[in-house]
Amino acid sequence: MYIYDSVQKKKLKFEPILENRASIYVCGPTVYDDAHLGHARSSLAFDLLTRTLKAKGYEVTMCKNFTDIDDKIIKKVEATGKSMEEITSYYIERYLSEMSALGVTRANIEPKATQSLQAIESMIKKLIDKDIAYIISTGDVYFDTSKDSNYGNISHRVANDDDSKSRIEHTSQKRNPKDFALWKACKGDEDICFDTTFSKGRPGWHIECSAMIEKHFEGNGEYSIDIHGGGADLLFPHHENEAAQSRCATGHELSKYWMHNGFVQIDGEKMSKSLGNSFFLKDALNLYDGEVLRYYLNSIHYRNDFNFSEEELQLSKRRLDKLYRLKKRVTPTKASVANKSFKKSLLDAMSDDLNISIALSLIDEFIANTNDLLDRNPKDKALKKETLANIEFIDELLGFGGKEPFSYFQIGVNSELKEKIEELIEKRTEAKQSKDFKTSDAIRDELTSMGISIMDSANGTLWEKA
RNA sequence: GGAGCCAUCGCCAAGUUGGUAAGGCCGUAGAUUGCAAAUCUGCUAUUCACCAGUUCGAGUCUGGUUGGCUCCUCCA
Repeated sequence: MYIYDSVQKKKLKFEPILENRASIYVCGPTVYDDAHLGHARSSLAFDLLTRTLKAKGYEVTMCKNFTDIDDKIIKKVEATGKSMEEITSYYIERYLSEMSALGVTRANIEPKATQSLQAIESMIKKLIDKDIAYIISTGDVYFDTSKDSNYGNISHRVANDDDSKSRIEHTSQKRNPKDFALWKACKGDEDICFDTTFSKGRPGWHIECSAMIEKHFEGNGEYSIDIHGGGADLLFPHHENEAAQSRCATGHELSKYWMHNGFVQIDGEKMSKSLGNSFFLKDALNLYDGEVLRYYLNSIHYRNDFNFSEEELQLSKRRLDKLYRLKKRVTPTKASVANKSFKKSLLDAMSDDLNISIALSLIDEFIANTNDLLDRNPKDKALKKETLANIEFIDELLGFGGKEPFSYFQIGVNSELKEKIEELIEKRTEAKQSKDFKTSDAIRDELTSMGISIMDSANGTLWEKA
């Protein structure tokens, strides 16, 4: 298994800190709003990583957090009058159900910031005791970046970086411009805050991830976890700061490997809430099947930026359709054992830093080859059984192809419409048998206008929703 | 102002350590079909933004130019 490490900027052989195990931490969402396609992409990318590692025999522990204390959440509390708990639990539930619609495997550990306050407090205390963190008059606690000689190693930002043009806040009491808040003291009585030995307040954004990792992973004394993941925009300052805090508090490095996924773009620009060009996942799931979205969003390499377009999504669906058409051809049958060399080549592709393009091209090849063989020998039972097993392996590794094939092509068709379609097809078959092609073609046109395409096969007429 | 990423067929997109351009969509010719659809087969980049260099040999390395994106503010 090779993965691209965004700190060393090259592909590295994956050698976990504990044999045959992989510990992964991925930065999850701040739960103050609905998830957009960017969240989906990140989830999907690391889901692919998890599935690949599992298929290769690693015991994977995946941790994904929920940031449930944050300025934006507090603003939402003020704006809606709802409690923080009400807001965050609503969005957490939505997030989980939308990700599940995309076929994302649930993380083993899903910690929330509000449940990790003890770990956060003790880590901050450790840093204060070591004089690496300092308290200013307001009660805010800052991390002194000058105390960490390795600060900048993650993002490769040098210490004498020109900060004059940057938009880092220049608080007078900060020792260095790059120092960041570990703890934000509350300002008024009505603020949402938690009591600690240093001040009443709430944690900064970066510390929670570090604290959660220390809380949930043991590491090996050299690193806490194997892989730390997240969106490319988190590399700096978030991951740089996480690494610094953990390094200084624990005396060892946070993560052995760092992986970052590319963005989802709309018209060549990053999708983000501040730009107002977000495509919310709930809207996308209203228009398209989760599996189709998954296939599309995972169809290019996770590190590349992804330019989202609905036309491309439709084209992508056609590619997935082919897999399901093949599955239709081998249904019903019982799966035997997946073809060894097919399995190996798929795994090899994914083992190379999740080379999904190669994996998908192997699948296309498999589909064409199998269709060809079935054309020549439609009754090859062994082939059908193996084909189904291969498709099951694809589903296990890549997370698509697992549906019952007939229902896949009938998504969005209610039973009433279905009855009508089948009635029309029956009439058409009768007309065809009496060679009344005028009538049969008219019925086919009617079905086409309903968005239904039909295909005559040896086993009768099959239909699909376009 | 600083830091970084990217640029491959009409479109999407692979391309470890340099060795002579995967795959998909679209298009097209054919097989099959009453005609279609589905399926299969063939064809579809002497060329990898541009310029120069290193090399027997570069999409792959080096330098420069142009264009696009991202980070330095919350962000997946």
